Amino acid sequence: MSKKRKAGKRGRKAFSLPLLTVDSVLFTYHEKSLKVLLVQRSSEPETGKWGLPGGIVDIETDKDIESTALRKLVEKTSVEPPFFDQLESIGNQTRDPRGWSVTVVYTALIAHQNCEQHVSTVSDVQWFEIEEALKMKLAFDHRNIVLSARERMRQRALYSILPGYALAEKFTLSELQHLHELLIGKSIQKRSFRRRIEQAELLVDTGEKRQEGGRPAALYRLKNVSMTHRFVRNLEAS
Amino acid sequence: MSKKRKAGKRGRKAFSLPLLTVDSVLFTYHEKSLKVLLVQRSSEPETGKWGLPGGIVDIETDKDIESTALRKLVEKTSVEPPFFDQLESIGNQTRDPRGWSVTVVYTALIAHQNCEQHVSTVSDVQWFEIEEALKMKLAFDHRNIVLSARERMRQRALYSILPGYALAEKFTLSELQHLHELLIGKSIQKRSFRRRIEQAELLVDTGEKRQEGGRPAALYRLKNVSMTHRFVRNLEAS
DNA sequence: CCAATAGTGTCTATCAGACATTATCTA
DNA sequence: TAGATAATGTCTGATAGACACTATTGG
Repeated sequence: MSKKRKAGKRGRKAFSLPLLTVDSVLFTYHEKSLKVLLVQRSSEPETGKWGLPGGIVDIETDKDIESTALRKLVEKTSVEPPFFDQLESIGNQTRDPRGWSVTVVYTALIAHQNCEQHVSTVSDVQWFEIEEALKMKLAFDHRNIVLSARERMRQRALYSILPGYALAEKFTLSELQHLHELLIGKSIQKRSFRRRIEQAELLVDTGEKRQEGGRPAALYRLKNVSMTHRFVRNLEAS
Repeated sequence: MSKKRKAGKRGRKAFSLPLLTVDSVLFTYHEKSLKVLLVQRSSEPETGKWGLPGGIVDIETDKDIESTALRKLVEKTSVEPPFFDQLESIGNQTRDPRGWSVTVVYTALIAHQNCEQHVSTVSDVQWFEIEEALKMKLAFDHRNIVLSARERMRQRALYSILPGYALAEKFTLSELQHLHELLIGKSIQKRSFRRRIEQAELLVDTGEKRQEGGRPAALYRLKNVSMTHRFVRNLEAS
């Protein structure tokens, strides 16, 4: 049971510790497609490959792992995402060529326009359409991480309107529905989608309209409850 | 961006690394109550306090963090739980007096009888009724972790029969329902509970009966699909 | 007028809640 | 017989699916 750890005040030396990193899967919706933010690695290992924004926890300056992940994300986009939460942690001997390493992964959502100004000015940070990203040879096990994050978002699209945080502050119901359809992977009945949102009172009608080829669409804003609301009954998965 | 990390082959020295531990919240159902396994700490820090079974990742022998958590759990109970999955990770400067530390937390379920033989022989490992455990002064931030794990199980009780893994191999529907009621915190309509389980074909009727004061109850066994099945419609939360 | 997009009316099917009723055991 | 626990019958209400319909814009 207590075989090794004798260590006093700072027993770090008794054990060889794994490398600890954080990674974030930041999604957005833009031009009718779901995109994920990737960063081209400039340092060892896996130099040159595209991977998730993240990095090593700095215990001198970071107060917790969430701060680390946010800090790394802000370095790449210059803004804090309105939605950000922990997905999973992956730790093993083989995922990093440097040896045993653990990464704590976060999922985040942001409006495309809210970080495009910064992203578009640098060449090593870029949005990729999700299917395209999954076809790439990503660094480390980042492809699997993106898959997990998408699956989590897919589930959420079935029982919440959390994906709305990937849209601009004001958005149309058609935009929100299409994003859900992308995540779920099938079309949704317009009536069902709108009915449940209206009944749960999750959105605020801004009164404004936006036109795009047909009848102008009402613009809505997320209420704060949208972050936590779960419908009792899900949309059908398949 | 890439300010520090210069490190070569084994760049561990460039950064001061946080302590990495795992902890498990193991639940069971026994004598009509929900119990959690706690361990009395025999080593520094927090010696003497009760806390979650867990420990430091040993990168020499563990192939991944899940193995570490399972290994630690088996050390305390001598058996592997039939359900085991990751809950969350917590990492900050203040949770451990030794300094910056990260713990990867798992939730597990096991039948009480399947580990009672070992648990009852040692004095530093013990089942506590959950409410009682939450009133205790647990080590580190373990009380908060138990709260998170319970909340996760509560959600699962609403949309699955996963809690069934905390029961013996053969169990009655009344037992399963009562466990769900403990998790959800309110009573469930018997008809609703049974109907949905029957329709989804999640259980196997063993043909055996068990009697306890009234009409004998049929004994069921979990099908493997019970691990992953999610009802489209949840039970009502409140 | 037509094309395109937004939004509504309304019927049906499913399934959880509620609660009464029947079934099977012991004492 | 009564008491206890298990199991079922059946009605109601809520809500998602399906799909036709109306509404509002531009050309």
